[in-house]
Amino acid sequence: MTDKALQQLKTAEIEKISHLDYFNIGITVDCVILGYDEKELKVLLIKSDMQEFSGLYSLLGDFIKPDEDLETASYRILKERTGLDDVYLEQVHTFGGLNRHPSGRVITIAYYSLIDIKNHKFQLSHNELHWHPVNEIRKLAFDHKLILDTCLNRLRQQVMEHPVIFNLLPEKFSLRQLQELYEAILGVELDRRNFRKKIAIKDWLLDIDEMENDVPHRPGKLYALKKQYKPKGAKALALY
Amino acid sequence: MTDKALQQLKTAEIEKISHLDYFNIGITVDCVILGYDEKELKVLLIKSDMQEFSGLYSLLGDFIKPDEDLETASYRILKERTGLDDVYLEQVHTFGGLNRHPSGRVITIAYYSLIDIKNHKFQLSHNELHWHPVNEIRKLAFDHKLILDTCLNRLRQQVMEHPVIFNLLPEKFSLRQLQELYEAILGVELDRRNFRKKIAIKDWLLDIDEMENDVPHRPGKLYALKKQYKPKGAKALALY
DNA sequence: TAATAAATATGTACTTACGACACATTAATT
DNA sequence: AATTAATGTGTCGTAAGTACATATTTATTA
Repeated sequence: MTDKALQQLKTAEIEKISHLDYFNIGITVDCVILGYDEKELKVLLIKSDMQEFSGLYSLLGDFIKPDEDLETASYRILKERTGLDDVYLEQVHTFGGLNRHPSGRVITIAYYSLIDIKNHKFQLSHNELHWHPVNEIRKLAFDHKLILDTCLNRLRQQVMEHPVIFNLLPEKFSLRQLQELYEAILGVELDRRNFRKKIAIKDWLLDIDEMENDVPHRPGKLYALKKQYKPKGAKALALY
Repeated sequence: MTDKALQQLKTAEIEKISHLDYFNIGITVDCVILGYDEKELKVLLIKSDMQEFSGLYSLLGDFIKPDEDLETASYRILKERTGLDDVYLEQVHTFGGLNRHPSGRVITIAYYSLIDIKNHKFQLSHNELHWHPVNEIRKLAFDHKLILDTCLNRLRQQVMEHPVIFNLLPEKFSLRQLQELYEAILGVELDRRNFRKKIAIKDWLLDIDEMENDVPHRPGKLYALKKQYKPKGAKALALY
């Protein structure tokens, strides 16, 4: 076989692909996995393995497989990295800039997830995987800082309307903990007394039953999210 | 060259692509182009040219080109189909189900756009392109009904917080027209008097200056959106 | 153990927003 | 000129948002 024949064949193959509008575009899913610990909102990052971004961290992502849809891919990533599969996950935005990725055109669909760091059921998959306080992040690999910020903005919207925030807390928590979490996410200080009232109004938020008073982190009653609002799984949000 | 050699070469070519995680996945952009006319919210649809969906309509979409980003692609579609390029356009959601498209895997990023049908600057590009009242749409090609509904839900959210709705109206309009538009989008009836107050509170909405009373469709003053809130172009939303 | 400090639980008053509804005014119709 | 239909404006009760005060409980410390 001559070089020319080889070239022709290659060209034909590529043309066939091009003709079908199948371009060489990679599709990835990036997950902004958020947790809450020590009064700080944190995001799970991995050391970038690309030379161009040595020293920088990046979000957890992967190319989607030909036989999995977007949700499946994002759940797979979450499962692979944290061991968790029963958590809140929501698509936020798709980033398709031309030069996002140094080795070629890659379009990424961004999801975010909220998990309780203290939950001992999950295990990080990788030594290079660490929690970073979102407020201290200045730069990330690729356009991941933009993706992170976009997801944080979406979270700030959601938090006012839906009980997604409880995914970040253990099952039982004090009002103080909840308020501090809101303050961390929204970046504002809230009045204790008014916060209590506002949260009470959103009756979907709290179960203010008396509970056994076992080992509270701080003085005060403990609370829990009402069962009917349990925000577990991907479909949780759609219900409200 | 034997068939076997040919097959090997093809396999090698495909493997090379696979190895780079460049799968045969098509990327499209679908635009939900909404207009408002005769007290109805309408969407621009085209007769599907696929046999599988003969008789059905579909949204306006196209494969993205290798050298254009997502926004560029959606603006190109809008420009090609309507002649307009100075309009509101927002990404809503990305649909990546496995069997959305009969001829292969296609992931689509959905955008929506709001345009004033009465604006005489735009021209439909195609005979098979028509406005359809959204309330009368029962079925569309592909998963386009789902995409349409998703965009409508997003619009209903946006409408309460941002002055995007004014893209659907001519520059001058009466309060009655505006109220009818809200009613059409939200699917509810509103009280005239309360609507006036609610709209007045959102001072970003209206310019309640006295204007020349030239040929109003109905009795009553005419209004316009304040200039600083003029929702022209893609970046309009981000400002608020 | 009792006093003190710190955090929590609850309450009051004022302002603003919302929803139901009444009445007056203007423009088109007859 | 009278009628009709639409618009412009106002009131009131209820609910929610905000600022701020006081009492109770828990933890600390003398």
